[in-house]
Amino acid sequence: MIERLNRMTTATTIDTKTQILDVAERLMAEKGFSGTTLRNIVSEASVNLAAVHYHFGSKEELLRAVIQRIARPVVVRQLELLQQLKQQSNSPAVEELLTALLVPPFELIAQDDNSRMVRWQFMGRCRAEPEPVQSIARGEFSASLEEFLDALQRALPDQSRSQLTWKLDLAVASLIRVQTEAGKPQALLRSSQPQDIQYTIASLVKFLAAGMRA
Amino acid sequence: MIERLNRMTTATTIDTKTQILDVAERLMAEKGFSGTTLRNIVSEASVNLAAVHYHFGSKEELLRAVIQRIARPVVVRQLELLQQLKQQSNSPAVEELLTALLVPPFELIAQDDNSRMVRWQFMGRCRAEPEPVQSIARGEFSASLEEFLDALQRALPDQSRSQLTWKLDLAVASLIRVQTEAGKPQALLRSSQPQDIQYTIASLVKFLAAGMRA
DNA sequence: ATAATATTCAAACAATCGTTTGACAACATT
DNA sequence: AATGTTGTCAAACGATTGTTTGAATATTAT
Repeated sequence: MIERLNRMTTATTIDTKTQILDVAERLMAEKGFSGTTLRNIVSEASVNLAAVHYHFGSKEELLRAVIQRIARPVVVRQLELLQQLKQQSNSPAVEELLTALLVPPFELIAQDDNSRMVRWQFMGRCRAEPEPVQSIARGEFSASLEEFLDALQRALPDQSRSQLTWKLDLAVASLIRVQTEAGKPQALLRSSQPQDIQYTIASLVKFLAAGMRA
Repeated sequence: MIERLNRMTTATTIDTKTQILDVAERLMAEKGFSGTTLRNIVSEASVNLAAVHYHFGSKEELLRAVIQRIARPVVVRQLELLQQLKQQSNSPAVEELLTALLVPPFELIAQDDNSRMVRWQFMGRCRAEPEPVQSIARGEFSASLEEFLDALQRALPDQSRSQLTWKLDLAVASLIRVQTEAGKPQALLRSSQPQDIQYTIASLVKFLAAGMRA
């Protein structure tokens, strides 16, 4: 089965599988899961219709693949940053924890330049979409949330576990709202330039940290 | 045209139009706009398929009717409460403003008992759905936001207009997140009982007000 | 080169979509 | 009672949906 040693045949031609993933991510970000048809995807991706079922099995499993490709590096990076904080101090401050939570999603935009805001819009949409989208997304993204909740509990021992749970949930909701609105005229984040991103993260952390302590 | 003097033929039989609106609201809350079919609606509503186009014209205009039925009383009530605050003081506090913003959506659950959480789920979904849902919902709901923004500016003169804009946007995002998660095990709002609702509003106001001032 | 595997392709599958039609029944007005 | 409006109904419209098939083509291994 060889397991794909060479992903590209040339420098410009992209894997069929990757091509499908890219287009599917963009279209589902724009028009939602049930609003995106397989024929829409294969048309813009310039691949055959049957290629979707050959590589992914079904529309739903294509969705899962798209979500996983986005979520996994984010979650890994979040846990990395959290681990770094724990090594520096056995009880990191709220601001530090929130920063470790927020930075990885925003790093997506720096590394992946051409698909810019699309990926965020997709992540935001996933949280509000009907089943099965919501369950899949929650399952892929929430791997790090439990650990952040534990760390938050140590930083804010006076607050109950259930309080911190919904506050962390609102923090993620705010993050996603900023992402989905990114680029629009009145949004907090208007460009993908590093200084804008840093300012956005700092503002968001300040806003959320105050609410967390309240 | 008579303009509907008697909405119901008996005490138990509901208007066909209302019946369609009720079922459409529930199904679109569960499965989204493009995930809900007209045949799904008319089946559960026990009305004929053609009745939808007779009463509403198209699927999209049915959606608009559903959104309007929810949004209008909420917006009216928000502006009412805001007006009351302005009469008491020429510069109401942040907490008072946020309360006036949040209370009307939560009042929906008290008056409309049988559809309970469904209406909230629908409102939350509207904000993340693809076009044309998002535009319609924004147009119907945002009528009160400009006025709240002005009042917030007076309460927090040190903050820039653009700051307050995205903070108010995050406040609404948090409200909607609480609504869509309502009833779930770890949610902030777990029941529709008055004291739970009051506690939820108070917690949310405290959380958001701190972030607003930060 | 030959065999074996991996991938692409056009075409069709049954099912379902939003919408339209025209006949029929219920109702109000004259 | 006759007329005109309003609402309901079954049936069909063409278009599109996700999925499957089997043959043709590339790619890799022997």
